Order: sequence, then C-alpha cells, then structure tokens
Amino acid sequence: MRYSQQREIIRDIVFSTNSHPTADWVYGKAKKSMPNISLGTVYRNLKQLTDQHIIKTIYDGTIARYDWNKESHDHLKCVDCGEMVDIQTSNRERLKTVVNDKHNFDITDVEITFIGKCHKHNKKEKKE
Amino acid sequence: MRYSQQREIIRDIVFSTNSHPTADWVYGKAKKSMPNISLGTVYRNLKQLTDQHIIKTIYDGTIARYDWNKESHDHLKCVDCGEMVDIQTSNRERLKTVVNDKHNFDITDVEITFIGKCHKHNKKEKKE
DNA sequence: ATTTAAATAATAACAGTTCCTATTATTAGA
DNA sequence: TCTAATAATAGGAACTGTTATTATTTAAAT
Ligand SMILES: [Mn+2]
Ligand SMILES: [Mn+2]
Ligand SMILES: [Zn+2]
Ligand SMILES: [Zn+2]
Repeated sequence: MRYSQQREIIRDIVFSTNSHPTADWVYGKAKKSMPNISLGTVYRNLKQLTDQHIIKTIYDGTIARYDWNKESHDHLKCVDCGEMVDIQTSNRERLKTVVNDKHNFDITDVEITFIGKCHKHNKKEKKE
Repeated sequence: MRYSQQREIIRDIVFSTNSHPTADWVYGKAKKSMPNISLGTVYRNLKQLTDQHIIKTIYDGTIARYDWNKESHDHLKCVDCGEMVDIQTSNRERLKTVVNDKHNFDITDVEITFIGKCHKHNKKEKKE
C-alpha cells in the first residue's frame, strides 16, 4: 500500500474523534484541508484502513461507522440523538467462552450494543 | 390496521422460518402464492408488522432481517455462510442493570451478536 | 349497495456504497 | 536526478437496499 496524502488525512480524522463518524462526516472534514478529495476516495481508504486493521468498521442500523478504537469494546447508543459511546463490558470474554462451549460454533468475536437514552434525553419526567 | 391478504402471507412467511430472512427472501416466497405482490408491499408490511410488535427487525451488517421471535434473545452469526441462529445468553438482564448503573444512560435494550464459524465451517484443521 | 379510507402494484426516487476510467502522484531503480 | 511502472486519485456512473408517490383496488362500516 503506497503512501497517499488523502489516506493520511482520512486516518487522522478518524483518530481525532470519539464519535464513530460516518463516511460522509469524514468526507466533510477532509474537504476542509483538501477541497477536491472525492467521496469515493474516502470510502476506498476507509476500507483499506479497515483491511489493514488500522481502524474498525462498525454497523449502526443500516449505515457504516468507523472507529479508531481497535480494542475489543462495546457501545452505548442513544435512540434520540444517535450518539454512540464506548463502553467496557466486564464479562465480555467469559460470555464468549460460555457460548463457545454450549454451541457448535467457533466464536471469534462478540458485538454488544446497549440501546437507550443518553443523559441529554433521559430526563426523568415526574408524573404530574 | 385493516386486514390484507398480502400482510397475512408475509406474516406467515416470517413465522415459518428460523432463518431471519431478508425482505427479498420474503418477497420471493410470497410471490409463489401471490405472483404479483410487489416488493414495496413486502417492505411496507414488514415495517407495519414491526411497528405493531408482531415481528422484529434486526440489522445484519448493512441489511435488514426479520425475526418472529420477539423474546429478548441474542444471535450467533457465521462469517462463512452468513447463517444466523438464536441463542439465549444467561447474564443478559444483569448486563443491562450493571451498565445502567455505571453510565449516565437509561438502557432499554441490549443487542448481542456472537461472530464465528458454524459447525459446517469450523472444521478444526490439525496442523499436520 | 354505497361510501370511505386503507392497502395495493408499479414505478420513481433516494441514500449509502462500490465500481469504472482517464489522469495524477508515489516510489523503485537506472 | 530522471524515468518507468503502477498504485491512487477525482469525478461520475452504476448498483443495492429501502422508502415515497400515485392511480387503482379492496376491506369493511353504514
Ligand atoms: Mn467504539
Ligand atoms: Mn432471532
Ligand atoms: Zn441522546
Ligand atoms: Zn456457516
């Protein structure tokens, strides 16, 4: 994989945020420093970076997001604002072992997403 | 929601399989008993059935699948054949509570997908 | 039976993503 | 340092899964 300025910019953008950005968001950012970068280039590089295990691709409903955090970790997702934050689930590895033993499946990974409302949206409304 | 023959067929198809079918697969099946049903009708009804909590929509990577099983449960996914099977994870509810308490998030649900290889593909190769 | 509105088939529109191709840029080697 | 080979690019077309539009059909209440 040969060096390219575009790929460096794209990589840096993904590493600059905890927001699990979409390709389109990365594209918007990238255009600021390189006005005629193309969306195709962004997608191609995000895929290459994923293949090289430099970033991770995660799926949020029906769209792809990108994550610089390659550690095995889980996510918390707000149904109101879509915000997605990292979380460390304690039993993670044990879960995998348990399932591996119980089923005829060779488990390599587990993806856990907690769905709910972030502090901005879980204002507990008092009845009355 | 008024009765329709199309919706009944679609519902029955989803309830007839454990394979977590895609809209397109349901469409193919439905055409057998109702040759000029349209794909739009399939999508519209799958969404309605989901809204009525008669079935569940789940996302597999970037595409939607449908599940008659409304119990809270998890999935095992084979990276080789894409097969997706139901699984009951024991600590599920406790996981939610723990996360709820630790983070400023009001958790309503958790989605757990185990990634691996099903028995058809996990033939353990002995290093010679 | 008549009326009303929900549901349909057909098809266009859409969003996210991948693919294509002529041009440009990186880099290994002379 | 210049050149040649070719990886990567910009721009745009194509593709895929899904949703929206609309004229027509259908369920079902009166
Ligand atoms: Mn993350
Ligand atoms: Mn299921
Ligand atoms: Zn929120
Ligand atoms: Zn398999």
